[in-house]
Amino acid sequence: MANQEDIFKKVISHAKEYGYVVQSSEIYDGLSAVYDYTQNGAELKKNIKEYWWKAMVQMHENIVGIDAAIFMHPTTWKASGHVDAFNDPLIDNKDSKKRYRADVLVEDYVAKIEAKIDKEVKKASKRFGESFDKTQFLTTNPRVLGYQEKAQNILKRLGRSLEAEDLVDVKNLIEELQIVCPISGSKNWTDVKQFNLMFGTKLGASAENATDLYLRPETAQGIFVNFLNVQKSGRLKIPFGIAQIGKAFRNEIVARQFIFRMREFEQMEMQFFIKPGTQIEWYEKWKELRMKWHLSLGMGEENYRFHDHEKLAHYADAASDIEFKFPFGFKELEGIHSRTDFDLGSHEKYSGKKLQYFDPELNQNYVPYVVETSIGVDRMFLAVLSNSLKEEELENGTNRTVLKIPAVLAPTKAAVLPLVKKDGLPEIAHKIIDDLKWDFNVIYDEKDAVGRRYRRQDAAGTPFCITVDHQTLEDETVTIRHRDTMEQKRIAIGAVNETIANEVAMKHWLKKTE
RNA sequence: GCGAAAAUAGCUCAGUUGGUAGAGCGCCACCUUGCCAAGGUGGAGGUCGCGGGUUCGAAUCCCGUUUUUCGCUCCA
Repeated sequence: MANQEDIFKKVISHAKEYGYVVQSSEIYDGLSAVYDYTQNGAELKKNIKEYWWKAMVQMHENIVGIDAAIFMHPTTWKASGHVDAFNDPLIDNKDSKKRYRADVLVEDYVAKIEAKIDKEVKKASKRFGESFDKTQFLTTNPRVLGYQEKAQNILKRLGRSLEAEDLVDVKNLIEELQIVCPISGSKNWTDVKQFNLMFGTKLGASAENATDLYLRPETAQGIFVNFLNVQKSGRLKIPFGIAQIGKAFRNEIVARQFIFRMREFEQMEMQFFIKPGTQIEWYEKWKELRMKWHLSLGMGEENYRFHDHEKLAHYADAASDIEFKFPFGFKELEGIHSRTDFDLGSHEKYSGKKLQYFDPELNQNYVPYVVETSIGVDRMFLAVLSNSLKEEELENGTNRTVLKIPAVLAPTKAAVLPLVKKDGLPEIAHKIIDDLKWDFNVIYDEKDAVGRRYRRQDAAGTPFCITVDHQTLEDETVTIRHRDTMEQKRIAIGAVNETIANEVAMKHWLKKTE
């Protein structure tokens, strides 16, 4: 475990040293759980997004992409369930240091009362045998009636207090009921605190006319509210998908582990609209397709696994994560969720607008079901970066640090190096760059011995080094060196562009996803 | 949010009982070499995370604070 911790630390410092990721506002001591992508990181991130977009939008006739605003109408978040689900009243037990949802504690207490009722029913049923009338027992037995009344009163009061955001009363309720911590058994509670996981802001410059808004906590709703716009204008027929890449914001209580859990993050999502009843079929299909996409990058099959959810979110009837083996263990990288008609149905209710599809085959209208694939760009970035960083011991006993980023995603595709900075070699190198720069990010380097320059490019993740030497002057050939194998081949200058393209073009990688 | 550990140059770190900072690598210039790092000379770069306090004197001791990592917790 200590070893894994070390690896993670190395990834973080390598990311900083080689221009990938730094802490945001570092000169002001940084901002907790906010990071900036620097020159190489910005390129890698852009390439990841492009690789996803091409695989999802460009490769699928029936999937289109949109770019919705981060600001959305406040009612959106009532319809989506975020206003309720993202506002948790939390309470800590001071002895066990455990944190609980205050409403859940009370509900658990009520569940215990209900268990007592069940016990009474069982006892009575045993005693009376066949003549036992359960309904009558429940409505007449004084002990049971007492339990029922107590349970109802508690729930009523809890509901009222939560509605009125009277957190003091929630605490009072917990104290009056003498609820104890399941771990420590103590009643030593903190006050109930409200946590809102959504960032609030205001729309409108003048204070009195401003509207309260949230920064979106997920990008999916931008797709749902535009469902009809896109379907109609694109003349799309079910099944079809709408994809989107964009930022989302969550005020996490604990945001940690570098860029794994940030307060500002980016998602790549696709909502696939289908006929009700076909969701399991599509859910399985998308699980398979999305896994293929991951595996196409060649980062090791053993580093991925599915994790099926047993406890489902309020909108889902099936959910699974693709987990990746990060330096701190297997963690969620992507989610595939069968969201049913929850979202569209809920937006229908709140907006009063019909969000239905006329199916010509069935000759009827319905609210489509949805299967969602949702991947965190930043998590994907971390997966690529942490999986790529390798320390290798070479045959000659020296070590090299190499960032084996899949070539298709690498920020810089090639470095062009004159063997020496004289005899006209730099000029030839610059000419080669002038040709390559139209197609790839390439850089020039003439400082230090060429072996050292190779190592520098290895550490930065550049998959190819093109070296111009004295033979180039005679026959217009150069050497091309591969980052991962360190092997070199001599090729004609005219063949450089195509040689690199064969290895880095999205086309060649995306074929593996078919 | 609780608990633990940490913060000194771009990176990794050292800094002995408190006496106003060093190394390696990296970076820049020049010379030399030239196909898998670590040749020579010269140079830049740090008010030791930040703010207080104790002291003649604080990187070092005390308090607070910020940030990071780990555990718990939370997680659509």
